[in-house]
Amino acid sequence: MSGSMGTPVVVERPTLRRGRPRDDRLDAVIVSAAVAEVGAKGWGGATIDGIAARAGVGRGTIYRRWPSKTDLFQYAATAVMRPVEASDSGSFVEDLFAAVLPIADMLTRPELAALLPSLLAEAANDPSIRQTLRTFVAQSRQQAIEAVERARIRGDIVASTDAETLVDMLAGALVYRRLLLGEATDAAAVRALVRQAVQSCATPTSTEEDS
Amino acid sequence: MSGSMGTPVVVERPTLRRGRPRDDRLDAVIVSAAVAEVGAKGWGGATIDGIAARAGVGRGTIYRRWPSKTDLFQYAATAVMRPVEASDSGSFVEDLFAAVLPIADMLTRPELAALLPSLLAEAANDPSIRQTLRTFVAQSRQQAIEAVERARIRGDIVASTDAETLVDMLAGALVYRRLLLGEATDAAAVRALVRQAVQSCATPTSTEEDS
Amino acid sequence: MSGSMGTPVVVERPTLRRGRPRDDRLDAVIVSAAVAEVGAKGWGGATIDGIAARAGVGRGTIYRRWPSKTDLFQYAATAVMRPVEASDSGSFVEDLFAAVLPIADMLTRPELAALLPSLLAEAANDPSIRQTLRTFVAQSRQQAIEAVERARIRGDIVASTDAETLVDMLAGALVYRRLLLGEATDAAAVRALVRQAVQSCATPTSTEEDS
Amino acid sequence: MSGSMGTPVVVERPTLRRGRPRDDRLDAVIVSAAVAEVGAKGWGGATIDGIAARAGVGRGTIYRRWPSKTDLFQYAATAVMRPVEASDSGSFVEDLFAAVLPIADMLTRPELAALLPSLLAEAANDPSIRQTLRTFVAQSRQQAIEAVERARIRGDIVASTDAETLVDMLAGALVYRRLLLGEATDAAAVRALVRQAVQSCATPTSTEEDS
DNA sequence: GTATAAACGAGACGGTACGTCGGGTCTTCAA
DNA sequence: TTGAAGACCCGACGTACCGTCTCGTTTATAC
Repeated sequence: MSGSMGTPVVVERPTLRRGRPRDDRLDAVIVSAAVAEVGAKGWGGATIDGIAARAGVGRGTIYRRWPSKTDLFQYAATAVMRPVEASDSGSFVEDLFAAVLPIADMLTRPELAALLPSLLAEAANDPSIRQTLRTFVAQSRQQAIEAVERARIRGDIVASTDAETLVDMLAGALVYRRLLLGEATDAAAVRALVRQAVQSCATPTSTEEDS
Repeated sequence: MSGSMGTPVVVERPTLRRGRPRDDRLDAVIVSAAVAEVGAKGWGGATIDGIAARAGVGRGTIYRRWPSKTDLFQYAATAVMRPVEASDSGSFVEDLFAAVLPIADMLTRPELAALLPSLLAEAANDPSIRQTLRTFVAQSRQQAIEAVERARIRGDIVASTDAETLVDMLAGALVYRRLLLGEATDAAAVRALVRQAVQSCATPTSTEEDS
Repeated sequence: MSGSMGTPVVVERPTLRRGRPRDDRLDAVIVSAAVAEVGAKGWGGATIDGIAARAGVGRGTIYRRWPSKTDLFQYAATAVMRPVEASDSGSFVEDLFAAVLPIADMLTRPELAALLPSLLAEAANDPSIRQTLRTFVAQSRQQAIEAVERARIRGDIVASTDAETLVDMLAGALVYRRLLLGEATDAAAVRALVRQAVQSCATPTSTEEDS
Repeated sequence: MSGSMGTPVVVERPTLRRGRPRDDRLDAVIVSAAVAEVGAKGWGGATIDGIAARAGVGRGTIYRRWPSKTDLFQYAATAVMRPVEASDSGSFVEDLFAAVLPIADMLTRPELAALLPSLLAEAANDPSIRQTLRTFVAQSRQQAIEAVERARIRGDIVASTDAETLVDMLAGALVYRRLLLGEATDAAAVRALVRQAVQSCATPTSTEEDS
């Protein structure tokens, strides 16, 4: 049911190869076909046959790479999720913005936007997918939380601020708009969101200094 | 693929009834069996046979009411979503709390928590389910937004506050925790969340008055 | 699975009746609808709903009279099978003709021609239907056999004649033509058949006397 | 509803084969499982699942070969019907015996004896099955008719003999005993039957020569 | 008359088989 | 050995039918 996340190809193979070599370009072709198929029909509606046809590939070629539909799904989701990189510019608002913007970007990119609902649904019942998702989310969330913590240490925000709550509100607003309202949030809107959020923890003197 | 949401029974029937009347109690029995089955196995893993067995009912009895698995799902989801009632206590924090708490409650109740991920996944590809979901979300959201607007009119919060953003952050934090982090938010945590959120729009004099 | 053959209505009812009396005309209506339905679609293809619709009757009205589809079938078959009456004219050929002609008639009448194949098929697996069929066939066959035996006693035919074989050939030819060749045999052809058959047992002097 | 009778596999396939070839041994396994199932429960009582289980095969493997239960039935019936080979020994009685015995054999073999009633019932409503059956019967019948005609040309039998009638009586007796009386006719009984039948057309001189 | 009780048309109900389709495995040929 | 094709086993889907069970309505007889 699972697969080792992060490894490009799930099934390990020996370096010494005999016979026809595997065509590595097919990996990407299959994954993007899978993403397209799932985007069009949902993971439930998507079929391996459909993905294979879309990729111009035989069913066996898919199963040779991923043991099951779920594994392919999991791998495809992993492929489109890229971890948020740490940003430490010294400016609280900028750091927070830098941590949150990639989330908004991912939610806007059509591949992940197409996969995310199915990914969440599968995660609810598949521990492996859940683990993958949780790990990724925790990493991204941690970047933002640390930015908040640094700001608190610097005294840029009030000490009573709960970093986790602040981050959950920011990331949550993006997810909520995407999943529940069906709306994307562009960079400008993200900036507005961050600005309003930081007011909840701004020190009296800091409220006017940043734009 | 769909059916008219909100109607108790999807298939419309004439008021003049001939023959044995449909046993309306079975509707609830089937829906709760469906919710239980989906909770246990996910919507993908749930089977009509399993639901029928759980409900002590024949498969035909289910298909007589809902033309397909998807329709039953849609109806079951609707059945567990209860609209948020307006609250106008005069206290901004209380009104906001009253508007947000039901969302947290729903996300905590096991039935909806089990259905929601699948519901979102289906909504992504089924316009009818999407419409149903959007309508419900918009209603709940509107209650909270209006509470914020009333507060602004009363001068309880700064005029520059964007009500939608505030509400999205609150609701979003709950959804984010539930779906992405897998955490429930209890009443106390909701209160803490609201308290921190209102600081982002508090007037200078209001920051100390409530604890 | 069975029912008491020969009784017009299978389920016995007390003479003292209260409530609305059963409408006896419906028996015939239903049976003829059943015959029509079976003729059109075969017993396997026929449905109780179809018969009920054809008869302008509710399904319960049928099941009140016959406990199952098989019982209705069995009853309908019985209704169209009328026993061959004995004939003892003193002429061997005439008696044989009188015994065989009704068989040809039945095989020609559309009702039985429609039911017979299904009847045989059901008889193969339903002991009750088999019993009904065998009894009727044995009775008809016995009439012909006795005509042959009387002729032997009178010395009209050679003593070595096997009556059963002779009768089986006659009746068999009719059945074979009907079931296997799809041909009906009219009265003239029956007469020709009998004439050829009696030659197999004719005494040397008897061959020319009958026309 | 039909398929081309006589072809081993109903669905035609191209000579250029790609992919895993169909396992031709399964055809026979399935057919014999079907015959066994039908023999045990009748065609109406037999189920595809039962046949599949008996054959140790998936349902799809059956449907890949025959589009419907009826088609499998038709094919199975064809498979057990083997045409009668011509016999021209010079002896009228022997030729006739040789032509009729295979019919008795088929009616005795349990496979066909089990299938025949259902086959006749289906033939009544399915033109394709009817055609198949009629063709086979006509072939067998023709062998016997030609034997009679040869005898007439040789002068072994009286010129007035109607070959068709004679054959219908012989074959009919066998069918009648099997279907209506439920009795098998063994080789000795067939010989007795033929002997009695030929007396109906024997020339005066020939009556004593054969025993 | 009026009450009783069964028959009737209609259709819901629990089952079960049908025929379809998809998942995941295995087996052929060609590259 | 890879890859395309497709057969294979399994099992769920949605349909249709069987035989049973209510409903509301009609229609006889009993009181």
